[in-house]
Amino acid sequence: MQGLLNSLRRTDYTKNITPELSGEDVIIMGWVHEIRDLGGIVFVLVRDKDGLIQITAPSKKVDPEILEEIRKFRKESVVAIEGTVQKSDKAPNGVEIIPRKIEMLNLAQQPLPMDPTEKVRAEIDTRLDSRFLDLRKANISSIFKIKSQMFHTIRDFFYENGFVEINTPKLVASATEGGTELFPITYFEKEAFLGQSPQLYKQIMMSSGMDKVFEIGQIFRAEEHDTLRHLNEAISIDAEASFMDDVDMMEVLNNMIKQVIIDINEKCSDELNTIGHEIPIPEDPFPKVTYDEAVDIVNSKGVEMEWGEDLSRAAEKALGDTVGGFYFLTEWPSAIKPFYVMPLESDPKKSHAFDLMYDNLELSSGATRVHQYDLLVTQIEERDLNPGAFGSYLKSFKYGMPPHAGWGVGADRLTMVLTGVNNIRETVLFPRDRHRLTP
RNA sequence: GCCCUGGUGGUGUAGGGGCUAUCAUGUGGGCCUGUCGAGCCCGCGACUCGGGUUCAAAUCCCGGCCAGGGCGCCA
Repeated sequence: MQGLLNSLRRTDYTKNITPELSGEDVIIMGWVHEIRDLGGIVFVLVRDKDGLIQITAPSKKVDPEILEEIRKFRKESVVAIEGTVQKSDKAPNGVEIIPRKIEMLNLAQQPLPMDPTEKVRAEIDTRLDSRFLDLRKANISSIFKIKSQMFHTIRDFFYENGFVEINTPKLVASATEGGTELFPITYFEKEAFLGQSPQLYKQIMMSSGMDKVFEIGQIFRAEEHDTLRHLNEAISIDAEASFMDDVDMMEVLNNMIKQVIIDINEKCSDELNTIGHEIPIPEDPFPKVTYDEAVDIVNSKGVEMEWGEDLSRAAEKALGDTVGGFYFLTEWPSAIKPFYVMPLESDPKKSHAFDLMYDNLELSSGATRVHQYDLLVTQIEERDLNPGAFGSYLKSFKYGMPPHAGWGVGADRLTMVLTGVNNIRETVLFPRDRHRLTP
């Protein structure tokens, strides 16, 4: 039986074709990047996943049919080219291919909706409308190769540290957790919502005896925000561990972030180079700044902030300018944190909650959780929520819930830090924001 | 959601009551044997939508939609 490509198979990626292969026969497959027809000689640049190679067709050396085929090329068409590698000082990277056989696999229509060679820069909106073309640019695909390595390292890190990977439902029954707006959906005859966070599920898992769990998954928030750092669908990296507290989990988070940066420097140096970004390996431990200290810093910078308030954008910027890099904000006021956060024994107005910041960007929130049933019910009531709506969650606290702590990291925001982009949409293949639902 | 700014060929732009609507890139055709942002010649292609003002609107006014920036919201 023969497949669509018959016997035609790629022998090499363009990146691996070096002058040392001179004289060898190769088959490459990819996209027509540029065509320069000089009449008696035609140059074509063919691009594949991470490189470019020049195809050189001099009329005296190649079959006239080959030249005829090449003249039918249009930019971004998909082609297969069989030919001989030739070392040449005049070719880019000192190497080119003299074609012997050409297969047009798919002709691209013209004009293109945007220019992947970036002679004319497109705006992000135009780029997202044609994201598949946008991703053909090395500087854009590099962001996602770095993001992929980030997830790879994070999974390795969790597995090496004894965490079990879990998946919790994204279709949830109620909006009772409070806080953010949820997307309502129709679930047969019932009303349901898209999950805003795996928080309650990963806590229930602490009562399962699995000890340490993590989840990497989508979260949905129906807020009408319109900023460079918010999306309505995001990826959250969530971790929860029993018999650990906020201090332990800050250390886990610190170690994980550091390992991600080490690995990306080591394994994604080409991609970092392509996007022109450097991420120095941070010194640890990351500094810890208490909320009390943060209020003083913010006020000393001329930004008004009362104790008990959440950070305004101006406050975040003041802190970022003063502290900078990765740092933890600790001992948040209990009142502005969720019901499941453990208050300080010495001063219940403050809590065992922390945020991880990078400059002025919040990357993560975490805390020691309340594991005592009665205290949890009290804190739910204090926030004017109905404990009755938390039945299946609260149940797991009645029959042996261990002390535990955890955090959630915004994966797309972490990617922003790793790649140095200033718009979170750059870090998501197909972002969902206030206005965009396609592609 | 609020404030500010904007929306002109496929893309990125100039212009700002009466113009044949600028330029680049692209695209179609032609010339050219070492291009590499190739070059040269010829052609193609646009004023966000709906109202209003005016003899006349791409241009001014109002509204919608969309975008950029800032803020808010974001347990």
